[in-house]
Amino acid sequence: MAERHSTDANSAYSLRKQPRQRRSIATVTAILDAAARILTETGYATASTNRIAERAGVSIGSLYEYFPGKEAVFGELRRREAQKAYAELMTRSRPEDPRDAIRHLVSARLRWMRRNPALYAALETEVPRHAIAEVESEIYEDFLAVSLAALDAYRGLLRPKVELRFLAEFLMRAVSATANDYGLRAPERLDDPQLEQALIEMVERYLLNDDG
Amino acid sequence: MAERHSTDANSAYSLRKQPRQRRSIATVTAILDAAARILTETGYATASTNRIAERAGVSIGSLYEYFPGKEAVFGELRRREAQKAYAELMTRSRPEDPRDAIRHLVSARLRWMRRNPALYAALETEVPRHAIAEVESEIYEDFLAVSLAALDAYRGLLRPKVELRFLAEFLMRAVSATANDYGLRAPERLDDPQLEQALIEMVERYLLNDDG
DNA sequence: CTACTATCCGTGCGATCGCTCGGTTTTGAT
DNA sequence: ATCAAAACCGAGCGATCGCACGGATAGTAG
Repeated sequence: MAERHSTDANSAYSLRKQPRQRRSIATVTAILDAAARILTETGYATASTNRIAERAGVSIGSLYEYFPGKEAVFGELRRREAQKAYAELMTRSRPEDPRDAIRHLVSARLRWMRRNPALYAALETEVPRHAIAEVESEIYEDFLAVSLAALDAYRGLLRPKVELRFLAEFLMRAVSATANDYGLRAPERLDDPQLEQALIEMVERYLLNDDG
Repeated sequence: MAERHSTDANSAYSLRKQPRQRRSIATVTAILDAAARILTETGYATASTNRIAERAGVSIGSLYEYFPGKEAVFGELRRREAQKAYAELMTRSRPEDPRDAIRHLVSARLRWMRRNPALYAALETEVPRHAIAEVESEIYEDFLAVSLAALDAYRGLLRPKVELRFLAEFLMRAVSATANDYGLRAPERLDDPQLEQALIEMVERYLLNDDG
């Protein structure tokens, strides 16, 4: 992931203090796990701080030691999931062929959504926007940079006569939003190879010239 | 819109009873307007039934005369917005050229999102899914039918060798989800003509052969 | 061991929530 | 003018919410 962003930790959506000992690190992850499970099982409306703490096996007091409020729990959950996705994306090296690069990026996005569609759908569609907007804009820049770098590497081969930055954002949003939509409203179709093939073809044919 | 769906009105997300007099019709729409305004201004979490009734200028008792519960208010709001969108889409006749048809459908989707991005974004991302899932599946079939009919009309010209039904769903979701994503996270870009152009080109090049 | 800090605990407060209910007012048909 | 149906009203109930706080416990450094 890119270097730490300059936003200080005093936000209403970050950790109140860093857990230092093994015990407290386990407490924080137990809280986040419980929050994720309640969110996917019965929805944000039922995810009260009391219930989260109970499900995590810690007291409500401990929850507020580390989180300044309810929404911070989900902000941090979103942050960690995005970091994991970014880390996984970065483990693979960029291919030589632009078609392979497209396939690689689209495939990674779908694979990530398949990992836990219910969780990502719920994060996208039930958690109040302002609780995760800050996190999303942090993460957004990192993923946009990846998209932009990929386009720039093959810039001579691109068909559309548009600013690279617009192109990078457009394709990132289109692919990501489509993956989200299938994950949210038709999760069983995520496994259909036709879907991955269609997304890849759509990006390829939009982006590249017809020759070869 | 297609004929009334068979689901009876006894759902937890429909109206409890139909308003009959002018007065009560105005009451119901005032409630829905207030709900929409609170939702876009301060979010679902602040949209309590008491606040909605107060903002609508009616008593809390009146709200529960017509809505079986809080979520039904947002279910009905979603239903009416979708019906308006569908009605607007249907006012225009289908063009002869497939490229014009694509342009027409994509353009209509973006135009609709531009109408009130904050509202649609909030409906998509803060209202509990089960409150609008039922409505969405009602509406989904209608829009899918439009997409399918458009593809079927030009079926001989289509490049991808895939079931028409898959294709119709895929393109509908891709276009719609992308429009939603821009409306939600970058609403100011909705007015960029590059966006509309890119979406149209992407669908065209995926769908049609390269010749002329 | 001592002193200090980090961590954990859970009672319970004040606020607000969704919603019910019994009663009043308005409307439209006769 | 009469009256039943339709619409409206708002005090308030039981439940739950987010969260503060004061004290108990476990880990760490010297």
